[in-house]
Amino acid sequence: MNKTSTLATASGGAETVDSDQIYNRIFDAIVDHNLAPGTHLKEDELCDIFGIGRTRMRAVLSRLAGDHVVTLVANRGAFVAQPSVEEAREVFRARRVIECHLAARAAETASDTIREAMHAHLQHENIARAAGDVVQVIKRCGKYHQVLADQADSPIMAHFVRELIARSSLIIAVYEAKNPDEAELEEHTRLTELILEGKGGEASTLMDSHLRGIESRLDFSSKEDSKLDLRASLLDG
Amino acid sequence: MNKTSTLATASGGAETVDSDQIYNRIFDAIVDHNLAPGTHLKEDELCDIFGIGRTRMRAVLSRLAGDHVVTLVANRGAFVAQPSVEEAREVFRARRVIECHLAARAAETASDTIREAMHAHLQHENIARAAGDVVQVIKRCGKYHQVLADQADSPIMAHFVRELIARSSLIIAVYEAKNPDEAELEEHTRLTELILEGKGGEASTLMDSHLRGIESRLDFSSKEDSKLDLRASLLDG
DNA sequence: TAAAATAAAATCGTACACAATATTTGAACA
DNA sequence: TGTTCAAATATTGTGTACGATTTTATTTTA
Repeated sequence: MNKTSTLATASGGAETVDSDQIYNRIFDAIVDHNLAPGTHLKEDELCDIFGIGRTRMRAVLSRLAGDHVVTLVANRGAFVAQPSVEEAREVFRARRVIECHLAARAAETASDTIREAMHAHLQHENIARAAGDVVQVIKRCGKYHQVLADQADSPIMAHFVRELIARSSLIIAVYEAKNPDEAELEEHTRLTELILEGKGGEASTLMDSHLRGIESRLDFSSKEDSKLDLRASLLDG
Repeated sequence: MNKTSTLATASGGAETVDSDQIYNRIFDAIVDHNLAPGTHLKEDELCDIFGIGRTRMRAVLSRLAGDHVVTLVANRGAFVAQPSVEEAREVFRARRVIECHLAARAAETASDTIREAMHAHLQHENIARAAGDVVQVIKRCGKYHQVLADQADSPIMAHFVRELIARSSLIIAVYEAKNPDEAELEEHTRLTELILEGKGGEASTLMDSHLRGIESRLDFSSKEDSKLDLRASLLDG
């Protein structure tokens, strides 16, 4: 029963709540853009939602802060991170270094396991696309990079990539100017082919340009602060 | 006064104790081999030593666990990590990818700032060597990699490297078979030259072989477990 | 004596109380 | 109306208490 606690729920039964689950819920909510950058994550509020004490919620928030998806401000609490422009560039630089290597490495291996995992994911992407669910398509495109990283048999670097992808998601939430076009989404298919054909060098090159493409869609022309965003939002609404 | 608390000390005055300082103390103690892998870090004991409550000490230990230098075991507490063989290979693989890139990048920049930082550190290494302080020499050689990473103007990757170096230190504590020879220590000097001469490719290559050299000094021929180490220690003593 | 069962001590997991700090409210005043 | 200050409220920071679990010590039993 470690990391869990029991409590009575509305459904009447006793239920165990796992800290890891709560961590993942919040992490996913941030990555999936269900929690906007800058959102104040109040401890009491979250405790009510998940039915745990402040001690454990605090541990979860610290862990999220360690992932750099949450920022802890002294005496003010936890906020969904708002990456700076410098941080954004750095994140993509790191992604290029690590993910290009992992793409090449995956190509060197090119096992059946990889083939299966990649095809399964691409199918997943295509289902969402066929259904015309734009939000799901974008979510799953983000996940492609994680699936690829997980297949490169380098858990430590895959873990780094996980954090970098999450931070990228925040960067996109803050700075994205335009949606990806059809061609960019096709790159995942092409990249998968190269990897499965064992063409490591080409896969690495494509990964590099793919990541640069994502970065180039961002608009860093600072609108000063989120204050202007607020004004824009209010005028539009 | 955030993250700090006041308490009366033996010296009579009130003193502020910073959580970050405590974190760094323990981190450094582990990296410097003052705390052996597997050591049980008991909360109460540490609380007494540093004069803080269990809540804050727990947060520090969680942070160290996030760095993978400490392992948290449910209901048993925190232990200095004992990297597995697979983890060891993974750590060095990741180091090669990231540090080779950073070496090349530092060479591309090759600014005066870099020149100064690197020379200052090498001098530091040499002072220890001249004094015949073997322990200090090895510590400072470990630090060379951090100094280099910090000069490559990529804070995120430098942060990754910091964790990887710390884990390497634990790996060395567990698996090192023989001390580095003079030639290996000289590689830092050579690497510095290549970087300052702007020879990124060569610097990257040397970094790769340098890291492979360190890894090759390790002995992974598993002596089953630390039980045998214990027996050996007791028979020797 | 050795193994098993039991009791005692040590240690961790979590909630909570209270202190410290930040934010909001609202009254007083120009 | 707008500004300043103070009280009230909200929120985070940290120590501590108590229950749960593990480890160690002791006793029992074959």
